[in-house]
Amino acid sequence: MSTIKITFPDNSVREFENGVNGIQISESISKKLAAEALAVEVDGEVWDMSRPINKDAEVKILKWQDDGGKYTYWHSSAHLMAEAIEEIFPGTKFGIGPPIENGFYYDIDMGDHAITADDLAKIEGKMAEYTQHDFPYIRKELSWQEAYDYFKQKGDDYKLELLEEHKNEKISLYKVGKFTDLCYGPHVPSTGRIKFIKLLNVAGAYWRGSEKNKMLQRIYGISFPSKKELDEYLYRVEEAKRRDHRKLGTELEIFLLTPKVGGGLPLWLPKGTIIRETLENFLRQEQKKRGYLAVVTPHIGNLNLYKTSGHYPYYKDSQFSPIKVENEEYLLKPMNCPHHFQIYAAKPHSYRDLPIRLSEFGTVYRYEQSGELNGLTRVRSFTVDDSHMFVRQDQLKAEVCDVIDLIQLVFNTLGFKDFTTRLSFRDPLNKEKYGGADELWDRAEREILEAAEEMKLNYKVAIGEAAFYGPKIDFLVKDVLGRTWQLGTVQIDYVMPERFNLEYVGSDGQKHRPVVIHRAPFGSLERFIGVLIEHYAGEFPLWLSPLQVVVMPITDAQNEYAASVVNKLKQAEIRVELDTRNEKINYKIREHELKKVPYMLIVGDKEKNSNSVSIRRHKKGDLGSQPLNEFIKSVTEEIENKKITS
RNA sequence: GCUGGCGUAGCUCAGAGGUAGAGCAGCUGAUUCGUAAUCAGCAGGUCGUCGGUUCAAAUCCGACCGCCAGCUCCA
Repeated sequence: MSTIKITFPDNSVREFENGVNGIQISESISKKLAAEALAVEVDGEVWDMSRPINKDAEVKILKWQDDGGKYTYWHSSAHLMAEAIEEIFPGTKFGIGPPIENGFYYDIDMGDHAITADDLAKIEGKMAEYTQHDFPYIRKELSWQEAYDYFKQKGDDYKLELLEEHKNEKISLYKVGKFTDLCYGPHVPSTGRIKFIKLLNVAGAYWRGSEKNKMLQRIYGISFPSKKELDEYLYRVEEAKRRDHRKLGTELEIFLLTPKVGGGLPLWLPKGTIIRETLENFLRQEQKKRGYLAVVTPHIGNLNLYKTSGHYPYYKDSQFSPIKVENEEYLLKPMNCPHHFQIYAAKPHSYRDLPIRLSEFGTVYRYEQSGELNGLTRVRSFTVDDSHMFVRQDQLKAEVCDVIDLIQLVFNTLGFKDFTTRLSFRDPLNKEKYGGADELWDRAEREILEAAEEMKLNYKVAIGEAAFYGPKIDFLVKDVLGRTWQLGTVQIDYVMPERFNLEYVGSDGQKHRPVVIHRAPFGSLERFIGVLIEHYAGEFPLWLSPLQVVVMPITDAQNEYAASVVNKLKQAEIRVELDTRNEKINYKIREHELKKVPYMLIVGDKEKNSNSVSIRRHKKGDLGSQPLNEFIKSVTEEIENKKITS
């Protein structure tokens, strides 16, 4: 028997008999490892523990802690679920059942039967039963024809369709208990590895993700090796629900969505408007420092503008229908750029004037499918903190760096420490998709990369993700649900200046084409604030909080003093309310704690007689008494510094 | 847009063929109180909308509207 060399992650090398498998390797290392091992990575590919290795290879034993281990675990869980479904609902046709970022799903076709919560409980119960039996996952390799015959007699049409794409290949099947599935693998050694299972929900999903195909039922689930991990996961799901901006936004009276106005058309309530305006003013100030010029443009524009830009009719389906006025057609503006281009084009520009940075909090309107609307994060009317900067090619990199710096400032100020960026470049194999000259693109992509390096961005490059008019940088933030939101964006544009015939006169006296940078640090105020609400769980930092201080007298003997405190706070431009309701102090405290008011000032006779206030900080409790002037000073400082905590 | 689930008072929910109920919020009164709910009374609803079945519908059936989950989409 020949031997093979196995290299481990620590670069140690050991010899094993040819045909050794992951189980034997892990057993040779330690019993504990063998018990925890879920799969084995062989030369970068994840394999079953039982699959023989026939050549020298780099091997890593995968446990739950490894992504490949989790992936395998959830993949096997999906199969276990399919087995349970087949047992309970014979005749079910199976689509695909892959692992996902958090758990797994299986797409199934049960004809007319719609899965109910009871069904889920039954399936979950059956799965738990199977884990007790500790069925092994057995891999079989068949010829294409054998596999085809098997699924043909079983009537699994979807599997047959999948097989069509793998003609002339060896087909691998996995058998667990009585259920046999078409599958690349890999799987964990046996069902006993899967300990704690929770089936989460059912939703429709098109077969192979195409609207043209039949809709199948998709069952989502998750599984863990320990109860603790399952409980933690379920807790996180609950926490995400608690932070949901749609719930908090309504409770805290930030915004209102009502069918009487229309889906995806949020109304900003007084408290939400304070947050919005505070954010806007913050950005306006920063932009003034950086030489931006504010402009204001109307909410509609002549349809021809969007024909010139090339967006219409290409994006016709995601715009509101045109409005006919006299002999012209107008569009609710889906973006601000064409308006801004007209401002630039209205007079000649010298190379000395560039860059010109036009900025506007511009509200745009896009038609989103009704099923896509979601709170503030997906709406039909939203306000972009837009700017279009017209620059010379030689100014591009410095300008991009300045924009990145601004976006970083915005994110850091708001406490988004963990954001990543995506540099979207064109696909060099598919150049005809993009406008603009080759050398401009090459240069722009190089300069974006240099700018990203210079600004120390945590970035990854996405080839083929560029807009048709130029490469871009997107800023991505993860919310508590683990969803990634694209907030800020910087886009380089060579196409629009051409289409709108934008120019400047260079030092050579000739006309030149400027480059346009589109950028928005918040992206949209709606989405940004939606994410902020969840990020802070509604507990905004003081500078953003709609209500900063509530003053509450213990009895009405202090009403007059309390009113004078409120007055002084108002003069210091602190957002304050007076609560003289005839209620016990505990009642008032509870109420304002629930409304997440940052500071509560309690004034009784002691405070009245010493011109002081007793301070209670939201979630922190009683901070003791302080002279009023000192309180005003420290609060003002907290607001001015935009402090994130306390 | 598609599939499924859900729509009862401002909010959270109970009622599952016999004619609508609780807690909180609101209003009125009493209480004047020191760091997360004082007590009492009052008021509040064509049970999402429209149609059908029935002696009788919040309850059963159908259509529509809205919300939620996911799919598809997102310049």
